Amino acid sequence: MERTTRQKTAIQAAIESAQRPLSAQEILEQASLQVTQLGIATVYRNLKSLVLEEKVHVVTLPGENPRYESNTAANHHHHHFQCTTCQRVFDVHDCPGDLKRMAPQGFVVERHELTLYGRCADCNAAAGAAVPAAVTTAHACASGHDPA
Amino acid sequence: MERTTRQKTAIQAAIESAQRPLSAQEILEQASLQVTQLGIATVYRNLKSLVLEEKVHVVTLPGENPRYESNTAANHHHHHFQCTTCQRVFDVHDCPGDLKRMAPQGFVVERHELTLYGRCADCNAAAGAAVPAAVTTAHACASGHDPA
DNA sequence: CTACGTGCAAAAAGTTTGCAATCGC
DNA sequence: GCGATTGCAAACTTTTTGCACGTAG
Repeated sequence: MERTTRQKTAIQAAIESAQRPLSAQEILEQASLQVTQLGIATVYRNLKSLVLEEKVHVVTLPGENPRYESNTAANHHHHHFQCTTCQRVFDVHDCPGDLKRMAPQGFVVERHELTLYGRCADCNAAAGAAVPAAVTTAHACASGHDPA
Repeated sequence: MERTTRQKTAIQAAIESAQRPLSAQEILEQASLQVTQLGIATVYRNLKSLVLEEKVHVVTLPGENPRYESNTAANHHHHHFQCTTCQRVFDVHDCPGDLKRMAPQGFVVERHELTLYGRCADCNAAAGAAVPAAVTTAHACASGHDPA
């Protein structure tokens, strides 16, 4: 029932060799290098399988199309950072932890997803050092949500 | 340039009177009660304006279509909790704060979004027993419970 | 050989846009 | 009246599905 096909192999390889979460289109482009004539439908069908098999994890950022990343390569719990300038997504291998107390009475927290937004190192440098160091250590919630 | 139209008024009213984030379709249905012949395109156009004017906030949960909630009613920074059993979405008026240090060197965090997943009080109590039936797709956003 | 997997194209589903008619100011 | 706004329909984007053919086991 679970067959090994050139397509599935190429798709899985594309995801695993990527250093970042890839969109379905990006996976198609990458895997097409191995398997010409590869169709987008096949990519979606295999992505669905891989997610069910828990070999691949879906990264769904607000307002963005789903991205897919290897579950084996990034096995541990992590979050994401999206640069508001270049739109790239980075893994953040840190976690605030201890979020269970945030839930209202009677609610049980099983897991959580966190996305940070801001300026990545590259865009930050490119923009000229306009950001004072003090901001880096300021309280996260003090300024609330300020769209970039 | 900012005209007051029956359509915009109805759309804004629909969002503000809702107790939970509404989808574009739900807003159309609700506002259509006031303005017959209201088109979905008008809903989207006005939603875009309202978001730009910061009167409305977009709630984008992974794998879900965008929902819109009044910014005046929930003006302060908050997060969301989605029940993995009944799929309902609740506001969480708490925040872990202090997330700036999570970012890698050189990265600057401007804002963040957090979604908790788990069992809501209702489903938790009903664990093992039957789950409320009507809520499979309806996403209520509770307002009556106190944050931790 | 058998039936799962693939490729193509068409269909869904959600959102945006072009354009003529409408309506607020 | 002028021009922003609307409604409709068509375009667009992303994902899914139908179907005949290919191919792994």
